[in-house]
Amino acid sequence: MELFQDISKVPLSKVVMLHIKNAILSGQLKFKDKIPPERELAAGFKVSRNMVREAIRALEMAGYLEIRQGPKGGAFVREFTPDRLSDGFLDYYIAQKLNIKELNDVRLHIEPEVARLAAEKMTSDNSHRLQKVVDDEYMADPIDDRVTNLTDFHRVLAEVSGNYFYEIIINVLVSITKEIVVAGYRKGDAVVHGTGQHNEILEAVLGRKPDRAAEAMRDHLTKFSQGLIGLEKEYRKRMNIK
Amino acid sequence: MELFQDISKVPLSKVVMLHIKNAILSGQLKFKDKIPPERELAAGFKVSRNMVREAIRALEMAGYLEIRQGPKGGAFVREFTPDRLSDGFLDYYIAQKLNIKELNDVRLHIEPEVARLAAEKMTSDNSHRLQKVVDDEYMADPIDDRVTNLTDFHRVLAEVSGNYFYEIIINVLVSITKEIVVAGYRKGDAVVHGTGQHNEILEAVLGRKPDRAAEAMRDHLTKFSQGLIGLEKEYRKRMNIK
DNA sequence: GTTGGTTTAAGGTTCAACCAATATGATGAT
DNA sequence: ATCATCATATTGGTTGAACCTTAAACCAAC
Repeated sequence: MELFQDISKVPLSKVVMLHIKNAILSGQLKFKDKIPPERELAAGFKVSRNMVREAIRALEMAGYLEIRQGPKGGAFVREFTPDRLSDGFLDYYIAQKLNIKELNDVRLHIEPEVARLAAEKMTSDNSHRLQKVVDDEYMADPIDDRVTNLTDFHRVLAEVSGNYFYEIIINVLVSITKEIVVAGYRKGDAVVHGTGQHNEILEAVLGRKPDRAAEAMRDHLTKFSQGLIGLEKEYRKRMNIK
Repeated sequence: MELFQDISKVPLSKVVMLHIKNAILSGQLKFKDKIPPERELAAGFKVSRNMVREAIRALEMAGYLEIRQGPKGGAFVREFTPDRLSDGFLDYYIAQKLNIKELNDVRLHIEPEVARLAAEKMTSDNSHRLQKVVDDEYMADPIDDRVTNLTDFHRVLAEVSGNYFYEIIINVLVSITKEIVVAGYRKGDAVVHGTGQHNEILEAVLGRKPDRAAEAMRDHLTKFSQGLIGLEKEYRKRMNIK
């Protein structure tokens, strides 16, 4: 008989989680808003504090909430930022479901388009930001910050392109690249690419030359993609050893 | 003094979570493997069962684990599939950080390239699968299954392209599209696009004609992207009402 | 040999207590 | 008056123990 079927048991913590997440996605709870204290939520939902905590923890680990202790503490809604989805992809990379060749191919197809869009949409407002990022390339010393500075150019470019999806994708690609570069670095090594290599792209974008911007980006990527493949080998080796 | 600083309190449940996740990503735990029972883990890590549960719950909600109750039950490692990252993106869409215009633009840039790659890599092995997907378009009736069938073509094409990153991205794009189409559907409506619209692409891909495949995909997308913009308006309207 | 109970190994949920961090206001010394 | 210090209240962090629920496996009765 088909009747009386599939009373799927959804765990209470998941129900609570979905309620809270829904409040966030629907805009009832906004950035920086505080959700009620755990004890209150538990009372409200008529579940134990443990269930509430499991729900909140899951949302925290997924990046939706930020938790602070003490009075005036609690769980606060985090901002939606284009980099929040990068960690999931990074996990796929670490688990060897993705390799640098694939990522390079995708970057080579997408980033010239992003550069083109950026050149089309460039405004004087944005130009200062982009210029500043390139200027800052020369600063910053710990390898970590150094690479962040270099990758910021790509991020800001995606932002200027005006397409948030591209912004997310570029963040994903760039964050994996960063992981490889930073983890593969040994003191004294030359960093993957030096300063100044974004100059041509910058010029084309600021000059509102879409085709030239795309072409310059293609050149830039082609130039240092080769080095990444070597770094990946080093990276995988170390990961396996440890 | 800088020494003795930043004992950033990492919650125990997070520590446990990272341990388990690490075991998965590093391959110590593989697909279908079972992690030890909660009580055992608690004893092993010397933490309370609650902390273990928070860790496991978070991993379950993020898609890494599947939990079954009863003897022979427990938490099992889930397969890495290209669709697991789609939910995060969908949340961004629901939260109105992404709109259909942006997604259309990205699809129009990426999918022709995917079709091109598929045409290049096509083997007789894959051809059967792709052919079958197109044949099945005519079947399936609840709107939900129907749309799934139509979107499967795009998924399989991405699979054939041989680039897992594209597979993920296509899954993301297609799953958001599906959400809009299914949620926007009213009985009697014509489905966004009928059957047979993939035929030209299929032909070009099977015939190993990369350029023609890309072109056919571009046509296809252009044709029904307009309809999606209308559906999105409907979708947002309903979401706001509720 | 099918039905229906019993056992048992998991996860699911609750409760109550206590620890830890921190904002704020009270206290008290200068 | 001012500033350091301490007490207190609020909120999350953690523990432990108990009990419920699910479902596989075995067993007994028919």
